[in-house]
Order: sequence, then structure tokens, then C-alpha cells
Amino acid sequence: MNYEKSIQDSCSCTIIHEDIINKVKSIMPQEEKLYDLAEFFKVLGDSTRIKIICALLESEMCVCDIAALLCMNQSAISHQLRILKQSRLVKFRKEGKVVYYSLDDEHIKQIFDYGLIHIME
Amino acid sequence: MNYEKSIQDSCSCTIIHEDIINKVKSIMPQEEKLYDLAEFFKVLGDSTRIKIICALLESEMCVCDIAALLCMNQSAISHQLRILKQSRLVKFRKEGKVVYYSLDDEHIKQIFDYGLIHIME
DNA sequence: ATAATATATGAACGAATGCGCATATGTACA
DNA sequence: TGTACATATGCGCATTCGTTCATATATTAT
Repeated sequence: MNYEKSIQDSCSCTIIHEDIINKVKSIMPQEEKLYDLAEFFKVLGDSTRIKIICALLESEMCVCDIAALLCMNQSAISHQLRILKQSRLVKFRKEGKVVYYSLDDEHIKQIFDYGLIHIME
Repeated sequence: MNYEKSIQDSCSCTIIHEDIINKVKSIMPQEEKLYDLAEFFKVLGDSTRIKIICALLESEMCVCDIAALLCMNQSAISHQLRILKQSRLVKFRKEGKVVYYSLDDEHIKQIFDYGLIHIME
């Protein structure tokens, strides 16, 4: 039983091109980094959050205004803002009772635009 | 009962800054486009798919090789490749029994890099 | 035609996710 | 101090998602 076979057993798959696998394996970033990257895109992968980000690209807004703009429950917006906050995509400032949210990532606009380019093609 | 109040009723939220809402509303892309954008990022928002894309950034690969590289079931890889195919992120060519997948979007690399910049900060 | 093998796919199941409800927290003002 | 209001949050529910298993499809070789 050779090396390929033993990997086949653990991965239930035959290796056809070991050279390619080794080459690719050598350039793959650390597992954890790719996991974080997926987590980042997951945050962008919800239409409510995308709408919030899109709105904040134009202007800072308070929670109530975002809820009114999107015709959604204040609670739902708060929940999503928490997720955006946790992934450091938005920041906030308090003014009395009112909390104003704004974008906290200068690259969001570009990522947004590349995404739009993709869906247009 | 004024205009703000009536929106408050349907969205269960008071409008504080009507001017901002109107300004933002005027520049928001169509709902459908934002939905598609979220769908696009949702596809990138899974670590298996991110790993596949990352591997294909380096070289085209067949299904078995991807499964072996990621130490995952061939079926799981096939399912994820279908999703990547549907969103036109990968393309494939057949060579006998073997199906080779490769990237089908020239902007993926840049989106990837911007994502990495974000998680590094 | 039959066997072997690479890939695709439907069903099922557990896990994760988004939202609404109820309520808590914090702030302003009477 | 009490009321009003903006926001945050725990819980529960419905839905979606990722994976595995079993099996189907397709291609090659015997």
C-alpha cells in the first residue's frame, strides 16, 4: 500500500495528481486565516446587513432611521448591527439616547464594487 | 397623524431624521441587486468554499484532488463545487472521467486580498 | 456486456442563522 | 422620582445550510 492509498483511506478519495496537491498545499494560507476570511464574507452574505452597509456608505445613521429605511423591526436591526460591530465593519457614537452608526472599514466600498462587477457579468 | 407616524406604525419605529432617510433612499441600488450581492458574498462565506477557491487560485484541480487536499468527502466537495459553479465562480472541463475545475472570475483574487486586509487589521 | 472508477445528486439530519417578542438598560426631561 | 423613548439582548421558532450516506450517471478498459 503506497502513500496515495493511505491518504485515500482517510479522505475516502483517490489522489490522481500528487504533484499538484503538494504544490497547492505549499501555498495555502494557514487554516485559521481562511476560516476568518470565510467568517468575514459570511457577515457580508446577508441582505439585511448588505443594505445597512450600503446605507452607511452614504451617511451615518441611527438605529431607528435604519429600521425605518429598511422597513424592519428595530430589534432585527440591532441584532445585525451587533454582528457588524463584532466584525469591526461599523463603529458607533452615542448622542444622548441616540446611537449613530457609521462604517469602520475603508475597503468595504471596493469589496462592494468588485462584488457588483461580478454579479453584473 | 403625520407622515413619520404612519411609517412608524408599519415599521414599528420612529423616524428621527427624515432628510437622511430620504437622501439615503435615493442612492440605494435596487433591492434585487443588493440581494444578489448578498448571495454572492454568502457563497464566499463558507470555509470549505474559500479553501477550494484558494486552491484554484494556484492551479486547476480535479474533484478527487481537492477532496484529498482538504481531507474531505468527495461528495461534500462536489456539492460545494456545484454552488461555486452556479454562482459562476468556477468553470470546469472534462477529460474522460476526470473533471477539472478552475476559477471563472478574474476579480476573485482582489476580493480575496481586500478580505485578507480587513481581517489583518 | 461487465467491472472499475470519477463525479453528481437526492434524502436526511444536525447545526447555525435571522427575526420577532418580551424585556432590560440607559438617557433625558418633567 | 417617574415617565418616555432609543437601543440592546435573551429566548424561541422557523428556515437555511453543510455534510454524510446511498445511489445514479458517465466514461474507460477488459
